[in-house]
Amino acid sequence: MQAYSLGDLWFNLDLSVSCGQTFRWRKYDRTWYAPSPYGDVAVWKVRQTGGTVNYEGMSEEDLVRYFSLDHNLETILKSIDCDPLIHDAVERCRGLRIIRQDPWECLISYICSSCANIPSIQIRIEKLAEKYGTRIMCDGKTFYSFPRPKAIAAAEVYELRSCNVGYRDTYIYGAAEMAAADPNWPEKIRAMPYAAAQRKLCKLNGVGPKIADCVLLFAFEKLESVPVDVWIERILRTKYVGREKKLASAMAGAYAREHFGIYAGYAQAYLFASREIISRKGA
DNA sequence: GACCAGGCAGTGA
DNA sequence: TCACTGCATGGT
Repeated sequence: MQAYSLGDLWFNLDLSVSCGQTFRWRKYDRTWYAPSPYGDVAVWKVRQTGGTVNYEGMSEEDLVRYFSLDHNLETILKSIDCDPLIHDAVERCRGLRIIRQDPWECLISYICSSCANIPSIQIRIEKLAEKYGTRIMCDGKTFYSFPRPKAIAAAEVYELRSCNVGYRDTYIYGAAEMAAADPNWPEKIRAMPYAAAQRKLCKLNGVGPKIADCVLLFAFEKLESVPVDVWIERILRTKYVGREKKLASAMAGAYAREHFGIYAGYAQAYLFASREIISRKGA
């Protein structure tokens, strides 16, 4: 494995790959494995020992890009650290970085995420990859690349059901048709400001504000994007806004951007990673 | 078996 | 704009 020295960069590999922003990493011994998220048929291996990251199957450029090692995390965390609750989350999760995912994989992953817990999401994505991806062996272990849009668009909608995706089958199929017909869709989204990009993604059937925000944050580096799921809504409502009635998604996101600033998406990631501890402290 | 989970679309008021 | 409902599935 090759070595990358972090120097004084804050980075927590374990937390970054296991906090629920991405779904395909598996840990064997002390090494994390994932099929390459950037479309090639390869397996990435990454291990962190203190200030050194060892990697294999990927380039140093991939490593820096994927794990956003070029983000100035110190500046970002100082910027969002504006109240006791987020301060605790920052202290607890320091080194968590928002990963730069592949837009297509990220879109399908979060379409699979609706009304599900993280293990269920992982099962669906693995089944889709097993059925429509390419098999890759690495260190005696079997992986499957994430299926390309054409592979899913060429399937019949009902076939997707065997991947346990349930009612999301038509949503996945529709997204695959869009991506297969317009391979440049990520560049178009990337070029848009946040609000316009969110509106554009929400035109896809099965994609609402929450899923659009996840894709914008985790694949398009729109760091002001705040995905409001049941956990974040609960935290914002009970710990910040202080009201009984459920917060509308748009209101919750706007509140978070107002409170945490331009890196509100990072604040969301740190609060989400701390969600169970925050919830245990009582409403 | 009930309840909940990184939601969304459709409907009706 | 808001409240409500149905939608598949897996974990607790």
